[in-house]
This record gives sequence, C-alpha cells and structure tokens, in this order.
Amino acid sequence: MVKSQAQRLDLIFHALSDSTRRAILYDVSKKDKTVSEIAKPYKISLAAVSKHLTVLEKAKLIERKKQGSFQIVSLNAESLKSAEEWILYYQQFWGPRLDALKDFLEKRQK
Amino acid sequence: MVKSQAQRLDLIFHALSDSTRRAILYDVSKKDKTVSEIAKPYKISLAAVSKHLTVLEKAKLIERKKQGSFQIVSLNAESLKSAEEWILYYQQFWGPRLDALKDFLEKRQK
DNA sequence: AGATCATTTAACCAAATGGTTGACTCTTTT
DNA sequence: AAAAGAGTCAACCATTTGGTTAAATGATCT
Repeated sequence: MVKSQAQRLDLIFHALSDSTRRAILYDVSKKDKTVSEIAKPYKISLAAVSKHLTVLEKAKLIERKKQGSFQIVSLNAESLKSAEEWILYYQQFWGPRLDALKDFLEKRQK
Repeated sequence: MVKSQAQRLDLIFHALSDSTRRAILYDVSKKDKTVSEIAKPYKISLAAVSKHLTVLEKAKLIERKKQGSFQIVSLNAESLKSAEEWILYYQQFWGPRLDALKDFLEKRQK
C-alpha cells in the first residue's frame, strides 16, 4: 500500500522519538555495521535492537543488505531529508533565514 | 526535574510524530488561536485536542497564555530549532552542504 | 445567584510500544 | 553431520497512546 507523505512523516518522527534509535542512527552514520555490532554498546537484548531496526527501516532511515549469514546496516538519509524539509518551513520563526544562502548556493552551482 | 537533551528530543520528536499535532502546529504558526478555534477543523473531541496541546506544550512546541476564560495558544519555535539542529548533522549525507552558505551569511552580516 | 461558555480532568477502552525469554531459521565452521 | 553464530519471530508483559464521554472548574454574561 502506498503511504501518504503525512504517514511517512509519522513513521519518521516516531522512529526519531527514541534515544536508542537516534543513537543507532548515529552509529551507522559513522560506519556500516552488522546487527550484532550495533547491539554491542546497548544493554538491551539483541531482539530489542532488531525491533528498533525494524522501526528505523519502516521509516526508511536505514537499509539492510544481506551478506551471507549476517547483515550490513547502513544509513539512508533520504527520510531525514524529508523531516528536515518539514521543519524548514518553521525556520522563519527563529531566523536567521537561510533563503539567501540557498539562492547563493544555487547560483554558485551554475 | 531537569531533563536531558535526549529526553527533550524524545518529547519533541514524539510530539511531531502525529499528523494532527503537526497540523495544529501549522495552524498556530499562521495565527495565535484559542483551544476551541484550534479544535474546530478536526473531527475529534475538544478533550482530545486538549490532550494534543498538552503533548505539544511538554515538548515546548507551543505556549499557552491564559486570557480570562479562554487561552491563547502560540507557536514556540525554540524546540523545532533543537530538532532541526539534531538533524543538521545528517545533512552531510544528502548534500548539497549548507556550510558554504553559512559562511556566506556570516560574512555578509559583518 | 444562576446560566453559559471555555477548557481540563477523570475514568475508561483498544491498540501500539518497548522490553523480555525461548524457539526457530539460515549460514558458516569444525 | 553436528555445533556455533547471526538474526528473526512468537508469545508474553507493563506502560503509553489516542480516543471517547461525563463530570468538574473557572470566568463571563444576564
């Protein structure tokens, strides 16, 4: 089933609302890791970590590639970009505005 | 009790993980509103809206000012800024980088 | 004072969450 | 073929969530 943008944001923000999951995201942003490697620093069970990974995967914040008997977990920044874009609208309420910066960047790339 | 930054981010991202609450945020970003005004467009009960406001308030995403028998609800962008700052680290993974833009802005402000 | 409006609180409910342990499925090693 | 390693799935549990309706609170109007 196709998900609406709202539903996708629900999944993304929900995934980010747990500090263990945010920590896992940070871990895999540094280096691709297997599930066991990810689990090592945490006191919770491997099964619990596996559940967290499922939440992150449904939000498309990570990707898993099977590689023999283990898996490689890597960051998928796409969804974070979506979250950032949602928040972007509200930047006008805390300024400084980055609009000028974007124009600048866009022009520079030509 | 004092909350850690992690706990604060938990509250913020959790608050953002519900599309009704995101819609409410957008509503009050346009214009300060009373609770009843906020509730009007939604099919859920006033009590349910009141609960959503409590969640948003605990995340410091809104502020409520008592004004006689009603309340004025307004956006508090501070927490959104925190969320944005958390995400900012991950911008390096989707580029274009905004670093250059920041330098540009900073220099321009001198 | 009594009625009414704005909002919260209380009690309740079904579903989801984050954790556990133990069994199960693959894959690799011995 | 059997054992060990990597990870998931199932069943369970306590807590939280998002909703309801009804009662309670507090301010304003008549």
